[in-house]
Amino acid sequence: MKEGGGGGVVEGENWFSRWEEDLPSPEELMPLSQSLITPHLALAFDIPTAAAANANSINNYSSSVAAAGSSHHHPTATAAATDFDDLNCSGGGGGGGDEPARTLKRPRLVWTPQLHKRFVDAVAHLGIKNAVPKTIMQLMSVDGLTRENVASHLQKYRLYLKRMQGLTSSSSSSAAGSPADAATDQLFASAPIPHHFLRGVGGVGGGGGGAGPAALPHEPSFMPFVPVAAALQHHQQMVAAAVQQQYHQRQMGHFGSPAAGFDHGGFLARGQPPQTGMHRMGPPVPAAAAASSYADDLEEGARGGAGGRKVLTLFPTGED
DNA sequence: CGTCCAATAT
DNA sequence: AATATTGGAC
Repeated sequence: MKEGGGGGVVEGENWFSRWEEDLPSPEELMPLSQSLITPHLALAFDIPTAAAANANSINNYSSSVAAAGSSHHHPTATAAATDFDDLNCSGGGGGGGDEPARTLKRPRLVWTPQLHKRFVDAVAHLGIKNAVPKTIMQLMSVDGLTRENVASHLQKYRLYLKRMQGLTSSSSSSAAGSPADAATDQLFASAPIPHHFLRGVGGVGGGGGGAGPAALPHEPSFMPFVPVAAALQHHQQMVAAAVQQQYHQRQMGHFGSPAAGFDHGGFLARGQPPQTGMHRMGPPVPAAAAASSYADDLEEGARGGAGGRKVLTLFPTGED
């Protein structure tokens, strides 16, 4: 295997078929300033690490929770974590008493353009009325993705849509009042906005609805119902999820994929070069998600070195 | 109860 | 700024 080392340039249509070859050695992944400590250690608690080292360790999350609607997370108080087997990597010796750090928090999910694309497709195909976190999550079929993750992203996405509504005409969709907005919206800009997304988000009415501002007076019949679920289960199982580790934080981990052909979660780390694009990484996109037939992704470069952000990306199975 | 949503915190 | 977490409403 050849490893360019610096590269990070992923190319080829089906780069994922050889993603593991691209995996840099662990040492390569770690920028010089970071020290490694045992996974458990780092994960178990917040390590003060006053000493200087930001301990970064990688752990595996098995996500059994995500899709299973029946699963319950503990709503109560502090720990909402879905703990799971830690990656007890040491095959030889260790055995024993490892403690699965309970009360562990998941690493921050990073919404990659691909993930977002999946998100948008799901919403689009669901129709606004059914596009609620739980449903979206299920349709996305991304392993390890939680309802909370989706909810949070959805909230932001709605804000984005509203912002867009305010802007009529004038330049292309990228028109932004302030530079800040432009920067902010890059992620969202990477995905086409399905026609009827404008105005009309918010009150869903069914099932929970909370204090929605105002529901739609009437409900336009757009898309019937697409049994997308079935299709999704079939095909698309490769969406990239990413985990970000704040240099500041001491918790870390990565989503694992328990099923499918890969038994080891793969991860690819490093900031993304501005232009190094991965091309066409999206799955074949079967009929199910075919709504948007645009060329997709565009990667955004990491900005400023201020926060040396390491991004781990890996590929969940997508089991539901 | 479970979920949604908006607000708030990190 | 981008996510996570919390709290109130159904």
